[in-house]
Amino acid sequence: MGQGKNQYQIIRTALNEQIESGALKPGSKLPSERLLSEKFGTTRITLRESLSSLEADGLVYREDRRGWFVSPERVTYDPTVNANFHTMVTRQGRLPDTRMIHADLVPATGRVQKLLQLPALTPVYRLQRLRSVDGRNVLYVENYINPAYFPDLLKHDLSRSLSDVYQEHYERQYARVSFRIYPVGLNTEASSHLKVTTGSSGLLVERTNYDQSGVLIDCDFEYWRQDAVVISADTRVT
Amino acid sequence: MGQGKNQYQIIRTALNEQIESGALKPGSKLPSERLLSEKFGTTRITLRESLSSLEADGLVYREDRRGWFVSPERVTYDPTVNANFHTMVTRQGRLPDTRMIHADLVPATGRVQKLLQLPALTPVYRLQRLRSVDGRNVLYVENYINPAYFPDLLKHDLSRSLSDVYQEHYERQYARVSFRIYPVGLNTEASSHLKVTTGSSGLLVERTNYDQSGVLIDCDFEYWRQDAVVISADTRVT
DNA sequence: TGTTTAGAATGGTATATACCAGTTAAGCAG
DNA sequence: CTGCTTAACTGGTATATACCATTCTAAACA
Repeated sequence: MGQGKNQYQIIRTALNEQIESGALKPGSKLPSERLLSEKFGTTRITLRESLSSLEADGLVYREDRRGWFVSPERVTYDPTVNANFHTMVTRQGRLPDTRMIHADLVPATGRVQKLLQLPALTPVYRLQRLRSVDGRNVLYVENYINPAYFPDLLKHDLSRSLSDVYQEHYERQYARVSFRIYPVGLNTEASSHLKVTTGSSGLLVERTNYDQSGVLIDCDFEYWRQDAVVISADTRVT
Repeated sequence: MGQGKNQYQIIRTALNEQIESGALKPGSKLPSERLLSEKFGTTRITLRESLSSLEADGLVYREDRRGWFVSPERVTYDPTVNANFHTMVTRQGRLPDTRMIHADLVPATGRVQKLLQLPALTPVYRLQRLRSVDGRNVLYVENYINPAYFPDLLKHDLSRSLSDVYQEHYERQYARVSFRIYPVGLNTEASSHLKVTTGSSGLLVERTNYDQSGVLIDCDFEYWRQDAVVISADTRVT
């Protein structure tokens, strides 16, 4: 346990202590790589080893070409407790926001078609949205929705929670959810929206959602910043 | 999407195609870094960028100082379906194994004390076990068990599932589970047992378990190889 | 005062090289 | 054939350097 003897681990430990002592506050920017490597008497490459190690632990994160920052506290995400992002984040004393990137109707293919159990090329609504906590983008979501159950969905305000729109205009609500969690490298799409380097690790939460009658109504792909979330659930064992 | 223009991404794509085409089979060893970097006309550092990227996606993995290997298919792990590793893995047509590393009685401290809601320094059983699938170590687990409910626990065979021992000798079974999933860098302990480089990313599943009477009986910390598992659950929304 | 723009700074990517530490296979002694 | 030692090989870590792409800053301008 603790400080290994390798140089990059020593530096890692030093930075770690700076963070835990509060000398570096959550959200604040670290000094530049060049300055840090000079201070620690090493090269940028080794310094970046240390930072990558801290990144893997979710203690720091980076924004593409902008620099390294101290990670804020993780948001707790419970996929089994009413699928409402805004309520969940607000309850934790944080400030949520959702930004609609794109909404359209596309033919179901590949994974979407399989998850929604539709004939090939059936048109489905696709929502691409970006969600932030305290001003930091943490989650890129793609929703795929069976239009049979939600005619004219795109006419409504989709910057809020989908579940609210479902309940208010269609009298449907999430009642059962099936989800799978993959540790992955973020793809180009997710990376660019989250402003992280392509391929940096993240968490993919793939969900399929059923309404109160057991009807499969939609699925979504949630690409989380790796350091932004802890998945939590409390369930009966079956 | 797809092949970016950077060299390491081009190499990444090339290796990826080799894997998907089946030219490199799951579990097989890749050529050495030096040989690969020569074949792709680049340096080891850049080649390692490509490999790390594939590693982040769980397509390849490495064993410390032994080399790079093609990742086998992920095991699906459902924390809500009867906590039995052997049954779960066997059902997926894979071969499970559990190896006991150490078992003892230690004072509850820190996170363990908090999770088990015990007075400080209360003695608890600690089990350290290593679990493999098809001969590959994928999971390092530490169990912490309240001895009040399981007197003389260490006298039984603990290379099998705990839940079996619980049921057979103590008439208790898992009935409710609370779990949290953190993407983390693996600590020294877990890394060494899983034979991965210290700090390489993994998944920490922290569980607290309750029996049929709602009594909090144990907690555990499961350190998974990042590429070895997909967490899956199906639950009612509450 | 607000906008444009050129230059500085920063992180991203890449080459070349070297030595260390653990693994593995070959060779040797018994 | 078995057990031990040794040497080659592999990945892990580290230094030094360079150029590119984007972001940021501050000066020049409207």
